Amino acid sequence: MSKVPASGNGKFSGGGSINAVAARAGVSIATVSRVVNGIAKKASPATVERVREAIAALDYRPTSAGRALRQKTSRLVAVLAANLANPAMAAIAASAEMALRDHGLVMVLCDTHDQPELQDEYLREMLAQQARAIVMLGAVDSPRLRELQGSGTPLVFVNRRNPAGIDGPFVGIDNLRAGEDVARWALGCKPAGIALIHAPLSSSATRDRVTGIRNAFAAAGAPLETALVLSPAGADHLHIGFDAAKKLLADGRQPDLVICTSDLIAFGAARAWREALPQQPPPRMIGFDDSPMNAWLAPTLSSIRIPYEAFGPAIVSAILDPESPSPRILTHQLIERGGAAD
Amino acid sequence: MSKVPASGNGKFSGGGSINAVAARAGVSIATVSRVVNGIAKKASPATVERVREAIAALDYRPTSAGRALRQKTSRLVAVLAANLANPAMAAIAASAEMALRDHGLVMVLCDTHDQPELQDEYLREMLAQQARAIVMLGAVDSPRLRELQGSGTPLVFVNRRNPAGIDGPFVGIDNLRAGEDVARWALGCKPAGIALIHAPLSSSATRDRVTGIRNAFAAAGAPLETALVLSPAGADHLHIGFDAAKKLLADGRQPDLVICTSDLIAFGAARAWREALPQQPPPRMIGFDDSPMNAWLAPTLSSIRIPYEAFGPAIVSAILDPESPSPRILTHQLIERGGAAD
DNA sequence: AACGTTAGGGAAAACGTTTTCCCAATTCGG
DNA sequence: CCGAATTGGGAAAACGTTTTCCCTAACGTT
Repeated sequence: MSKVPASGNGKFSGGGSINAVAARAGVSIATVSRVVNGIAKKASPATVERVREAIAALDYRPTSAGRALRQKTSRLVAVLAANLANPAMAAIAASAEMALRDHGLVMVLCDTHDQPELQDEYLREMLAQQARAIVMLGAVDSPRLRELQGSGTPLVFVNRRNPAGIDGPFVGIDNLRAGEDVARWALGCKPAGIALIHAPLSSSATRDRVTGIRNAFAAAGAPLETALVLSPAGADHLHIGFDAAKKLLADGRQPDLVICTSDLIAFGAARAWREALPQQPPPRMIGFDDSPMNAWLAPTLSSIRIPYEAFGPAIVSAILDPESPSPRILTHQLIERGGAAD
Repeated sequence: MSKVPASGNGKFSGGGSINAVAARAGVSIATVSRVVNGIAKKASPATVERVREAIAALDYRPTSAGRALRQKTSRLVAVLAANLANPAMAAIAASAEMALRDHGLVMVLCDTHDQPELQDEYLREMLAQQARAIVMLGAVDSPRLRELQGSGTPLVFVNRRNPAGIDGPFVGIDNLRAGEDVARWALGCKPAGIALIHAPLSSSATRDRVTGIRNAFAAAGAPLETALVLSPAGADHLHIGFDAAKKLLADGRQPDLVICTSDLIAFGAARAWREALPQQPPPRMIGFDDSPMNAWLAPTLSSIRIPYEAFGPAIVSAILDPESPSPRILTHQLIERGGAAD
């Protein structure tokens, strides 16, 4: 049964450790490869067993460069995040990582800092790496992103839809509905004055949230003050919130409820309030994302919770079988916190 | 001058896009490779120019699989972080990423969740990827980590020293001194009662911090209550702090100053206090790390600031020239916040 | 004029896989 | 019992680089 392959060719274990495995199992490297890749119907159970044993004994794992070269695609999946300092993004990334790992894929996480040039640089590099797919966790418009459409590489947009016109697969919550939910909740609080602080409308997430909020206010015939300070481009949401709130206060407006289109904006606004009026309780606030830290650090901030844990599987499904009908629009939940307490 | 190479061999631009570049520039692929890699003294200025032009025109970038295969090492640098949800770790990772990029390296960020098995799994994968180096951003002891010593792959420990005995290059602050600084500051506050909440001593960072604190208290002849609740292994620092503070309160102890060995612990403790005694102001607190969010979200928490931005360059230097005397022990700074205010 | 040196650059091997093609042996259908 | 189909598995090509080895031409030195 165990017909040892030629192997008399002199150098049987040359270089590639797959050779060592093949030699030990008494088979050809082709067979080892097939066993590793689970190509059924090409090896008898006995052979598979011998190869498995050899693999285990030699602690063999195929070198990725070899496979990538041959298959013209690697097991790397690039995740380009707009801002890793945002705990919500970090949470999504963590979820994606686990889900990818479960499918034998490796996440490469990059921080584009919301800058088109940096994003392009990473896109380039990831193409050179023959990434299996690219996940844009908060994309910004950039030349290379547009080129990427149509190239074979699967492209998934998370949180923000494709900033270039053509839209690809999207994973995220229904921001329009979330906006409406927030607005309804705010109106339900019967506040004396409501202000809205939002980020630049360049991202679809912010745009949809704002639209949802406006729609609901319009439907209720309620007034809504908007504060948008044009912070320097690429500014942090923390600073956007801070600057906007400062302006609000400088204008003498004192809403008792503030809607922010992201938690980070709310944090910034809260700080502005704290610094301007240390003794007075800050207005009630609500944000979006409900980053995992909120429960610990922001006990008075209500928020729209996005289901982090669900992002990973959704992203993987979007990559692996783009046609699958599995849900990519995840359901959010309004988390109400800290009535008027401390 | 422009002696076109053979090229009459039929298929001049077969496959590798380097072939296309070579064809366009009228040189061999060897020359293209040399130009790309900046091998001086091997191509005339004119040739270099032609090749450059071709590269630009064709938007060529060498496929990493090819290089990795040939060179037996990739441009990937693995960063294995213990917990990405910790904004301080995320900040260090971001800093590392930028520094690596500046040197043509690509960061692969993984979250080990402080679990030895997961850490080993990633180590394995990264070896298969022929990572240029491995950065342990909070390592935990694991079998494969030990094996890795001595394998050629450079290994750098950040924040926590090598949990296995043999210690390799380390980047981080002087935790012993930081602990002493914190203790001295605490004593300087002249509080009525001081409590210490710390994480399990399995990490060198925590160990050193606690030792520093104890040393300083002993030197001052001051008493120090310690609260360590054995939270489930692998528990989040948030929960460790929460549980410990709960226990402290349950025991009827009410220190007016609490030292925590990490900010996350402090967040957890603060929550416990808030929930137990909503009307009463919480004790003064000090932590370690001063995650970037603190300035926004924890205006009353003093902390030891670690210089995130400095980590990236230090890590890169540790990888690229291990012998260089550039500083790997970075200087921390005590940030005092929110006297007894709000 | 002869000779060593150097600069410029090409041909080809090597890297570790996967996959196509092929072949031998066995099983199956009649 | 013969031909057809199937199963198990090997040989070798291909993937895109880098790098070694080699060669030629030009140059400088006596």
